[in-house]
Parts: sequence; C-alpha cells; structure tokens
Amino acid sequence: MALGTDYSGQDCSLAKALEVVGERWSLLLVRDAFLGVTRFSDFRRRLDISKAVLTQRLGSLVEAGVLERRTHGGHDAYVLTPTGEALWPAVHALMRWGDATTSARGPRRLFRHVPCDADLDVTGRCPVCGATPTAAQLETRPGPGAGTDPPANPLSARLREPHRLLTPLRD
Amino acid sequence: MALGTDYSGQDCSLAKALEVVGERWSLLLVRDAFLGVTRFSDFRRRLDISKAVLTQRLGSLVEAGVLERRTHGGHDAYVLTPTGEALWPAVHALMRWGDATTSARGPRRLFRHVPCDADLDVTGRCPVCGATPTAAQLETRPGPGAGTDPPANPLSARLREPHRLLTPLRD
DNA sequence: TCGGTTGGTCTGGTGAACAGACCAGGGCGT
DNA sequence: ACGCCCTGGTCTGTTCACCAGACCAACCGA
Repeated sequence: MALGTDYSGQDCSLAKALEVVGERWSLLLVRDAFLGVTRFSDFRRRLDISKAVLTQRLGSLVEAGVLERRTHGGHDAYVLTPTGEALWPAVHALMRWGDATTSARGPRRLFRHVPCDADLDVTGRCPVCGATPTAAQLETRPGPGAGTDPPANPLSARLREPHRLLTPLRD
Repeated sequence: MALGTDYSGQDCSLAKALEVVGERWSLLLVRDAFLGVTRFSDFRRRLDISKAVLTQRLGSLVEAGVLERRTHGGHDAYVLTPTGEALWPAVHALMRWGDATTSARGPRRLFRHVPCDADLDVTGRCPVCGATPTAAQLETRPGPGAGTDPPANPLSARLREPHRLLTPLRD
C-alpha cells in the first residue's frame, strides 16, 4: 500500500478521493493527462519520477478507473477515462489556489472556453455562458504568471503552446 | 523534507499547491479545520495520525500560512487563515469527486448556503443566487451517502450534527 | 545489422511514517 | 497539598515507500 493511500475508518468523501489521487505524483500525472500526455516515457520526461514509481502510479490510476491503458501500435497510451475527466474541477481549483498563493503576476496557465472564446474565471466558470465547462471544451495557453525559463525539453515546449485539452500530443 | 513536498523544477500552479497541501494528511487536516476542529488532540482523535507527524504537518501548514496558531488560555488553537479558507473550492471539488466515484447513494455530506437556504450543487454553486459561496456562508449536515456506523467518538458525533463551517467547536 | 526508443523490472540505500514510551505544564477535585 | 487527568508535545526503533541506477526484451528506422 502506497503512502497516502490508507485512510481507513474515514467516512469521508475527501479521504476516499485522496486514497486514489492523494499519493505523491498522482495528481501531476492527471494534470499532464489533461494536457495531452499519454505515454510512459513522456510522463517520465515531464516529471522526473522514478520509473518504478511511475509504473506503480499509472497502474493504480488504471486500477482505480482514472486512466485507461490502450496498447496502440507498438507502444502504450494512458488516457483519462470519464471518471478521470471528472477530476477537472478539483485540478482546476487547486491550480488556482496555487496561483493565488505563489504567483504574483497571475495565473501561470489560462483556460479558454472554446465555444464562447472566453477565459475561465477563478471558480472554473465561463464568464460568457455561465456554465462550468468540462475539460474537453477547453483550450489552454500560458498565462501572465508563466515562467520565462526555456522549456526543459521539446515535449514541455509543445505543452506550452496553445492547444486543446485531452487531445493526445502523439499519433 | 516531507514526502510529497518537493516538486522542484515544475513551473506549475498545481505542483506549487501540492508542495503545501499535497502531503499525506494535510488536506484532511484542512477539511477538519473547515468543520471547526482547532485543537491538537481533536485532530488526533479524528485522524488516527501519529503525534510526531501531526506536529510536523500542523507546523508546516502554519509556516505555509494555511493555518494560524493561537495560544488561548492554557491550550493551543489552530485556525484557518484567509489563505487556508481559499482552499474551500478545491476541498469541495475533491469531496464531490470522491462522492461520485465511491458513493452510490449520493453525497456523504451536504453544504447549505445559509442566506439562500439551498444546498450547493456539484460545482459548488448556490442554485438560488448563483454565487460560489465562501465556507463562512455554509452550514453542513450529513447527506444521503453518509455512513450509518455510530460515530467513533463524541467529537465526530458533534461534527456530524448540522453546524456552520469555520466555527470552533470548543470555547 | 546496428543503434535508439519504449516500457518496463530489480537492487541497494535513504528517509518518511508508524506505534508506543516518555514528559512538562496546567487545571481540577479532595 | 496531593494526586490525577488532559494537553501538546519529543524521542526511539521499526517498517516501508521512494529514489537512483543497472539491466533487459521488444520494436523501429536507417
């Protein structure tokens, strides 16, 4: 049992959620999956995580129904399931809190509701239509708080360019 | 450095957030703080966490500005700061995801927007006024998905009764 | 056929979390 | 004045998760 997994005896929805996505690295894997990362080696390049732990985390996220593993022409792809996509509001809320507490120049990343061509507000709502869009309707791009360092690798460079969420960056 | 703390090299708001609240137990401490828990021994009673780790976690949350420690007539009280209260949308979103994935009978806990007398929807919005209330405007009570086991201790029994968020249960 | 990529497994070392012992200070009953 | 419990810790030994790095089989392109 991984650290951060066992909150037995807690009749609490938050504890249940954290048993699945509360381990080290788990939510960052989900974040990258929203951004379009699908491959083992790409998660690795992004996160500087040990291969053994990455294997373990991807496996437990698949087992929990957050990710689905598809073998696809010689390599594997890990993609979010509907259950995984349902994590979007939580991921977005945590990102906005991270921005609010650690970024003086505003959000590091912006999310635009494509049908309305408007950026989400801090609550995750589209200011034009008032809805709370799902990730599939969003496009992301760097915000005013984004770092100015050059990307660590070509993959991170591609993820920095404006692109639709949930669309795989390969194949 | 605690497990789950170091995500250096990540220019990502989510990583920054997880460096503060991504460690084991941290978000559960914040959850209980929203419910009105303030004392070291009460966090302990609720969470079955080692005293050494609780000391460490409360300390790092205080250091991060999420909690504030007030010495108050012979005992200490840990209360949420405005920065900590700003975590409410993230905590709520994760709870709702936990409910959606692990509770067949609906939310384990409901949150009512007191001025409107209406329960929050799944996005954290009040269906009457349309606003996304802060925690201070909410009252909580058990929902249809709440467990039927008797509370583990008197403290948990009190937390199960309807009550306003952020109001200390003692003093 | 040779090198590089992919998606892993395995090993040894480090350090975080755990249970449980211990302890100082304060309040309370007698 | 005395004992006793509560509070809010610290300290110790053990377990186990994470880490770096070695290794490997299958596949692909040149």
